[in-house]
Amino acid sequence: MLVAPNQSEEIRVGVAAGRSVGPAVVRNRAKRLLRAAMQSFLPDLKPGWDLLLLARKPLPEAGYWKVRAVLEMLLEKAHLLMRSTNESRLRE
RNA sequence: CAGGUCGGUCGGGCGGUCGCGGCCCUGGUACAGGGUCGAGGAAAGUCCGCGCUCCACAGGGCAGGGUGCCGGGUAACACCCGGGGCGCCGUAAGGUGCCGGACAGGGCCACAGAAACAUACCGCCUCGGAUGAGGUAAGGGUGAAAUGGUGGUGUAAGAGACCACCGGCGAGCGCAGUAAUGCGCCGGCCAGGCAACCCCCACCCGGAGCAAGGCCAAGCAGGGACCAUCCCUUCGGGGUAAGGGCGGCCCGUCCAAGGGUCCCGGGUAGGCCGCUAGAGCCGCCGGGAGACCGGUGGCCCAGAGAGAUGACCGCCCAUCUCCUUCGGGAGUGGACAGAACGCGGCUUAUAGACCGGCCUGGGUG
RNA sequence: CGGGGUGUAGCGCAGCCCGGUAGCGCACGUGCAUUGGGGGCAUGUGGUCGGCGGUUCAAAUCCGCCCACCCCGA
Repeated sequence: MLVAPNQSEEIRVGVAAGRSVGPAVVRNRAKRLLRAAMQSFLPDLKPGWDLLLLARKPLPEAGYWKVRAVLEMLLEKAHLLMRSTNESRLRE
């Protein structure tokens, strides 16, 4: 994941998968997985940042929940999550 | 029941919730809502064969390439079906490989061996004192390959020289079969191998590919070379011709107007069509040994642009791993892969499941 | 999507058309020479010929099928 400030009140997320990930169908699936995982975090993110998610080779084998967990870890490391709402969601 | 073998089918199912792409409708336009459809048996490799489009109307010859037992199927094939011969594996069902021509010609056959396609090293026999000369191919030896095997007759020694049986060979005759071929008779002992080396024979193939090709819009700047004819004329005629269509060459043929061809330079990187209703799929009936063919009823089944078909939850089926008190329990959660003119094949990848035919072994009646 | 090419020693390449011996350069080992190094000379090591089948007595070479890499085409 690459992160950069964008001087606005919006969050923008890009997804990419290079040729090393696999053939076209596998690359598409990797991108869909990242988008789907990102979807669930969108309401809890701090505004004003651009994110770029890069798929690496073993990603399509991981499955949805694993990708989600790793993504959560990355977002926390970047201090982009708004704690309170996140915790409330976990309690649910 | 167990093991094997051949052929065929499927390759997750149901329900719910979020998504993605094409088309249609509505609002209305950088969007939203509704409806509907949305990967495969290999979509793959691009190894063959067709359709389609352009190149001239697809012509002739050469070169080049392909196929190669026989008959059939097909739009066509190197594919499929049925049959034949020879070899190998298997108890069997069955599997698997090969198949025009080596008296049309050329070439090659390393090493070894006397000799590799026409011969005689050792040996055997005869003549002879010996060198040697002649006869011979049974035995030895070399090799991937050296004039068939066994027994006999015969002989100086031997040999298909002759005889019996077997093996192979024959473009000889008869019968059966559409044919490959099979069976019988007869003949004579007949000289290797490689044509996935050139070649010969028969048959087939023009070249390119949807970035084919057609239409529209936008944009730009021109320059150079060659040909476009020239020559002779006794006015009948005769001679000469660049370039391109024609993506190997030749012939033949076409282009010739104020035009053609080539080179350099400049501009564009947009849209529409082609683009999916077809050698189509499913069912039934009929023909056929089968591949397949004919008839009939129903169905419409992705089509975009650097390119969409997935995720989550619950239940079920199958897989794999572990535990087991053999009842089951826990986890895992599916193989190979994925359209971009379209078809028919071949080849390659593929966890597993199901159905049917046949063979072998065991048990029971 | 279509068309074409290459694969041989650690590296770069011959050999393949026309079948029998796999060779060249660099690199590497040893020795000579030098006070020592480089260079030189001599000598040596090293290759499933991309993989699997087939033809042949015999395959890097001929014929199929796969694999990997590279190039070209509006």
